[in-house]
Amino acid sequence: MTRPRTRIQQRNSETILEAALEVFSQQGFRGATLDQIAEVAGLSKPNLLYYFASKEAIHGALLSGLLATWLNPLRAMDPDGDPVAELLGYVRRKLELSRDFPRESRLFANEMLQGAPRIRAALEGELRDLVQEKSAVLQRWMDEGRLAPVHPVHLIFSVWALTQHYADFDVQVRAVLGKAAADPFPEAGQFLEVLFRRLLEP
Amino acid sequence: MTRPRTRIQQRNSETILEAALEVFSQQGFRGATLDQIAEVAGLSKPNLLYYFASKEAIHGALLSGLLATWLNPLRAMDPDGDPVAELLGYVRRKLELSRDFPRESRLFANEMLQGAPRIRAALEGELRDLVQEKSAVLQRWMDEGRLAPVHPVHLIFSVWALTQHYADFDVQVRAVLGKAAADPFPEAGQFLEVLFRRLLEP
DNA sequence: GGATGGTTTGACCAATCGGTCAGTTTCAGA
DNA sequence: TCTGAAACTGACCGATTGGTCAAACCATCC
Repeated sequence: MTRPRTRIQQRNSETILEAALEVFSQQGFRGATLDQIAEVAGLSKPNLLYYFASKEAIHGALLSGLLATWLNPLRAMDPDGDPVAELLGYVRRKLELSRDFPRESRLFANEMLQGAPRIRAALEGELRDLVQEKSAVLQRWMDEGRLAPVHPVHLIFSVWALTQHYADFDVQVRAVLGKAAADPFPEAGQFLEVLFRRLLEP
Repeated sequence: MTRPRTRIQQRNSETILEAALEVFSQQGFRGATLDQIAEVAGLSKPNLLYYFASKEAIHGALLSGLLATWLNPLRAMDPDGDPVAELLGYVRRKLELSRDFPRESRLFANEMLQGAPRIRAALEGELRDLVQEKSAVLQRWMDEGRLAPVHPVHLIFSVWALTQHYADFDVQVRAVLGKAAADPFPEAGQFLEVLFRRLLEP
C-alpha cells in the first residue's frame, strides 16, 4: 500500500516484485527463498528487506491487485451487448492474459493449490459476487433464447479452466505439441472459439 | 522400485506415501518438509529415512506410476467404439479421477507449475505418443463424419483442463458455489456432457 | 533364555532459512 | 561544497532444513 516516492524506490520495488513473481510463480510461497529472489533481482538480501518488510509482504504485494486484473475481462462483459460475441470476447481476453501473463497465472494457481490461504476472503466475497452477477446476465440471455441453455456458473468455470490451462500447464502443452509448433496460442484461440460457438449458439 | 517384503515394511511404506501425498500436493516439493510428512505419518523423521533414501526418493515414488494412472482413462478409449460415447466416457472417467483422487491431481499440477523437472521426459515420450495415437483416432472419426471436426489435440487438452480444474481449483469452485452446494461434481458432470455433446455431435 | 535381524529413536550435523543491525556509501538539494 | 537523508552492505542471529549414526528396541526362531 506504501506508494514509492523517489525514482530509486520506484525502480527497485518494481525490480523486486518482478523477480519475486518469477520465483514465487515457479516454487510457490514456501518453496521460494529470499536469496533466490535477491539473486534474480540483482540486489542483496538486506536491500530487499529495506523495501519490503518481509517475504510475506512481497508475496502479498503481488497477490493484491492480481485478482482484480484477473477479473477485469469478466467485468468487461457487457449485459447489453450481443451474448455470443460478448462471451467469445471474454474468452479471447482471458486467453490473452494467459499468453501475456503466464507467471501471474501460475502464481494464482499455486495459491489455489495451497487452499488459497491468503485470498480465500476475496474468493468468497469479490469473486463470488461478480460471478453471481454475470451468471444472472448469462441466465437472462438463455431465458431470452439468445444463448443455448447451460449451467451459467459452470460455463464461467469452463472459461477459466480452458484458458488458464495454456498458462499453467504450458510445459505439458508444448511437450505434447512438440517443438515444431512454436506458439500454441493461435490454434488454442481458434479451438476455443469453435468450442464456445457450438456450445452457446442457440 | 524396491518391493516391500515384511508386513511392517508394507504398512509403513504406504503410510509414508499417503502422508507425503498429503503434504507434497499442498506445498509442492520444495515447500514440503520431512518433519511435516513425519508428523502426518505418525512416524519419526529418521524412521522415514529408514524406508526411503531421501525426500527426493519419496517424491519420486509418488510421481512414478502417477502418469500411468492419469493416462489410463485415455488409453481405455476404444477406436472401435461409438465416437461420441467413447469420448464422453473418457470425460466421465477423468472427472471421477478428479473427484476421487484430488491430491494426486494437485501433485501433478504442482509438478507442471514448476516446469515438470522430474517428469519432462515422460511428457515428451509416453504422454506425447499416446496423445498422438488417440488424436489420429479422433481425426479418423471426424473424417468419417462421426464426430464434428475440431483440432483433436486441443480437444484432448480441453478434457484435461475441464476435469482437472475441479480438483486443482476445488477451493475456488466451492467458494463461488457457496457452502450450500455440498458436492459440485454431479453438476459438473452434467455440464461437461452437454458441452462435449454440442461440440462433437455431427 | 539367548541369538539374530529387522525396526525405531534421540542426539547430532552442516547447510540454509527469514530476518536484524551497525555501519558505510550514495545521492539530492541548499 | 557541504549536509542530512536515503540507499546499501557484511556480518551475524536463532530457527529450521535434509540427513546421519550409534545405540536401543522388539519380534521371532532355536
